[in-house]
Amino acid sequence: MENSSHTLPLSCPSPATIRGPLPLSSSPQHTSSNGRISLPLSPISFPPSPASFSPATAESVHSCSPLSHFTVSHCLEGQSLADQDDLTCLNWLHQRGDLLPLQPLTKMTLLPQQEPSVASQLLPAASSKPPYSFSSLIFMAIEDSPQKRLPVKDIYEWIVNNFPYYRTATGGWRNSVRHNLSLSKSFRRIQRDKSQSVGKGSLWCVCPEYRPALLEVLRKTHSYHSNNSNLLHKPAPLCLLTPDHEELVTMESVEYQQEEVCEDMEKDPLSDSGYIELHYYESQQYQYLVLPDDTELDLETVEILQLDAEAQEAAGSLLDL
DNA sequence: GTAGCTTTAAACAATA
DNA sequence: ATATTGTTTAAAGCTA
Repeated sequence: MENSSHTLPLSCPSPATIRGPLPLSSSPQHTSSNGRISLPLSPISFPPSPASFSPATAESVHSCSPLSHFTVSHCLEGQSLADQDDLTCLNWLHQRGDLLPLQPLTKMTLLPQQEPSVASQLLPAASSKPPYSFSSLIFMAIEDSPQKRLPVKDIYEWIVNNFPYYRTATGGWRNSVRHNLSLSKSFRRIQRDKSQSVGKGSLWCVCPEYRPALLEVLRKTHSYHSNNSNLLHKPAPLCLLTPDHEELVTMESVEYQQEEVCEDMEKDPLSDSGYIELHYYESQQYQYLVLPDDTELDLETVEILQLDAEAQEAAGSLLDL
C-alpha cells in the first residue's frame, strides 16, 4: 500500500513527530534531542498463551473496535494483499490475543509530569459498556472460534474475556445473548455430535447469508466510534499500541532498518477511518511499531498511551486476584 | 410521531 | 433437584 499517513484523531498545538520504529525503553517514553518520541512496546509474544491471557486488562479499551486491531494481526500473520483487501475476511478475529485483551504491564512508570488525577480524567471509565450490540458480540465470538461454531457457554466466555464489562455486569446480559441467538435470523443452531458431545446445549453458528450484514454492522460501529472519538472516550490508538504487553524491557535504542519491516505490511482496510496506520517489524526478541513518516503524535497523546498502559496494568492486577 | 432495532426482563419448557 | 439452555412475550430505549 502506499505510505499514506494517518494521524491520531487528536488536535495538537505543538506536535512532536514520531517517526519510524519505536525503540523499547525502560522509561515510558524517550524524547530525543530532535524531538522524536519513542514509545515502549512489548517483547514479541504473539499470540499470547491462553494462560497469560488477561482479559481484565482490556478494561480501558473496551470501546475499541476489534477492527482496529486488524493491522496489527495482519502484519504478523503475513497474509496476502488479496486477503487483506477483503473486508469480509475476519482473520483478524482469529488473532485472539490481538482482538481486544491486552497483556498486563508488569513494569510501567508514570510520566513524572503526569498527575494521576489527570490520568483518571483522560482514561475512559473502567468497565463501561462496549458499543457493540449483542448480535455483534455473538458474531465476533463465533467467528473467533476455530470451528466457527460455539455453544452458548463459550459465547458467554468469549464476551467476558474480551469485554470485561460483562464480567461484573448482572446476569441479564446472558439472557439477552440467548434471546438474541434465538430471535436473530443471523444465527443458526446446530445439533452437537452426540458421540463427542460434552456439555449441554447446541452449537451456534453464523448463517452465511447474514454474515455480510453482520460485518457491515460491525464496520459501522467501528466507524461511528472512530468519528466520534475524543481524548476522553476514544482510546483506539491505545489499543493498537498496546497489544499483548508483558513487560517493558531495558532501554536499548535500535536503529530503524527498513529491511526488517515485515514484508507483508499491507493496507489497513480501515485506513480511512481515522485510525493510525501501524506496522510492526521484529528485531532480535523485540517488536517495534512503525509509524508512517509523517505521522504526528503530540506529547499529550504519548502520555495518554502510557497512562492507559498503566491503567491496564492496575486493572489486570486487581481483577486477577 | 413513527417504525425498526436493540436491550432488558420475565416466564416457561426442555435437557444434561 | 438443580443449573443451564432455548423459546417466547412484553416493554422500554434509542435512532433514523
